[in-house]
Amino acid sequence: MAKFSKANDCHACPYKSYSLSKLDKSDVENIQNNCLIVNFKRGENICKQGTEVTHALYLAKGSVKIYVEGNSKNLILEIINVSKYIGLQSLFGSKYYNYTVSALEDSQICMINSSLIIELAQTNVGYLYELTKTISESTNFVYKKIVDINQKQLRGRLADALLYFSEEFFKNNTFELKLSRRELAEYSSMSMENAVRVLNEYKKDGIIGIEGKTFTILQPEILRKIAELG
Amino acid sequence: MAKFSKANDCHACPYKSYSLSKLDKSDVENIQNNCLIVNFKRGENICKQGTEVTHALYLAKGSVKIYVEGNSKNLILEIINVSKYIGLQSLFGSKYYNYTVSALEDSQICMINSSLIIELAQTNVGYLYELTKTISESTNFVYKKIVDINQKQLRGRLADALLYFSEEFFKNNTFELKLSRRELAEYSSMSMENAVRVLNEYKKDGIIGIEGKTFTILQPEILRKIAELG
DNA sequence: ATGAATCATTGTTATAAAACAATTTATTTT
DNA sequence: AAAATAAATTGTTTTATAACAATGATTCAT
Repeated sequence: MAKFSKANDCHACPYKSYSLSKLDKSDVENIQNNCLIVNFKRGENICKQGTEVTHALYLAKGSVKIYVEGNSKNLILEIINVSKYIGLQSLFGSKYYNYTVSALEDSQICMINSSLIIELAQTNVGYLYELTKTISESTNFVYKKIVDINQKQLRGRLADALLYFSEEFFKNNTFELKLSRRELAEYSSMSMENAVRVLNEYKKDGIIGIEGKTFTILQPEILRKIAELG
Repeated sequence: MAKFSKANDCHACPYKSYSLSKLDKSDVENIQNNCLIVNFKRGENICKQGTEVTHALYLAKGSVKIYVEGNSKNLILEIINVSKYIGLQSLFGSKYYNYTVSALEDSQICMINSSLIIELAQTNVGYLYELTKTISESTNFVYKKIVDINQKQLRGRLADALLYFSEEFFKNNTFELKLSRRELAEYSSMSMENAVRVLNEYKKDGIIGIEGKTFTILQPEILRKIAELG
């Protein structure tokens, strides 16, 4: 299992959440004293669909995938990078996780007792407001996702994914994706074989460049057209 | 366009939101004075995907559908009944609606300036906490939805929908659905023809009874098995 | 270092579900 | 009440995409 340690100085942490600035010094110390920093290797589960929600999860280092497990196939809903809470809606809306989170690379998670976060949220409106904004954004993200995978077919979905990574996630035409082909397929809701096929189609057509896990968007306008038309 | 009137006594309203109990009397009066009650007929749009979020929407009477519009087909995400806020995540997470809401029957919506609700949320932690719970529940609902429509096929999806209506929404074996066949199809993410086909299949097999828009779940265990197996 | 295991790739086949078509039944509208 | 429009139904065809299969390339563990 993963190595863990106690938090020592949240205030000085370069990866700390902006929401902490809305709390009193003593509240931050309270979080610090009730925070466990846990290290996860690529592939390890951080929380598991169906289990009880006991901690707030804050991603301090690395990146993770949030996915829902079906009978046979998974669907990756969101990739998350450093300095973000993961799945806050589970703290306020339900007793059990309805998704699994696992590490895409070696990652560090701050685990804080959920009861403490709820208590702080119920007494610090500025703090809760920040958390609520995060939850709302994540809800909006899933709404977009549900449209993409429902209304578009293969090529459009994959184009959507590539554009999202380049324009919103990495904000760069060239990016090194932490996902395997199977994971990229699970992100775009298709079989791994078809993900590979369409990727190589785009490569052959000079729309993207592929070098292992490094992708380059060569013709974003064409990709955008494909994404629009579905 | 829809008829509208001013709110006159939110405090005495039998359909009022529980969250109002977390506000001071003066704040409730403030809402009341800034609240427009608008009547919508079946089919009328209450808010439209792509437009700016200017009001909080509270469903005081009737029922509505929340759906996302694609190029050719729509997907209904959620059906909402009286005494609930609609799409709160849009107040805190984004400037534009990423879904459309329209009335399933003649309905009454309280429209409150979004800036007022945000102001109250930023100063009343108990109130915001209630709103946050609602947003979180709706996020969890969409998570479940995205799994259903992704992992299951026709029969499983429709079984899911029927079970949800009978067990969670109407809490009754017999219920009169406000949805047309096309809308039921859009709720279960399939073509209208296939929705009809599968419904009649279930009827022929004695799993459900259909009388126009009135459905009766005759063999919930079998339906549940179908929903589980996909 | 070497075998095991997973990943990536390409071609082929099978199938679930949409699209199309045509008819019947309800609902509006004038 | 009649005409017009939309909804529901059933059968047939087409198609997008998963599933299967077979091979080569990487990565991983011992």
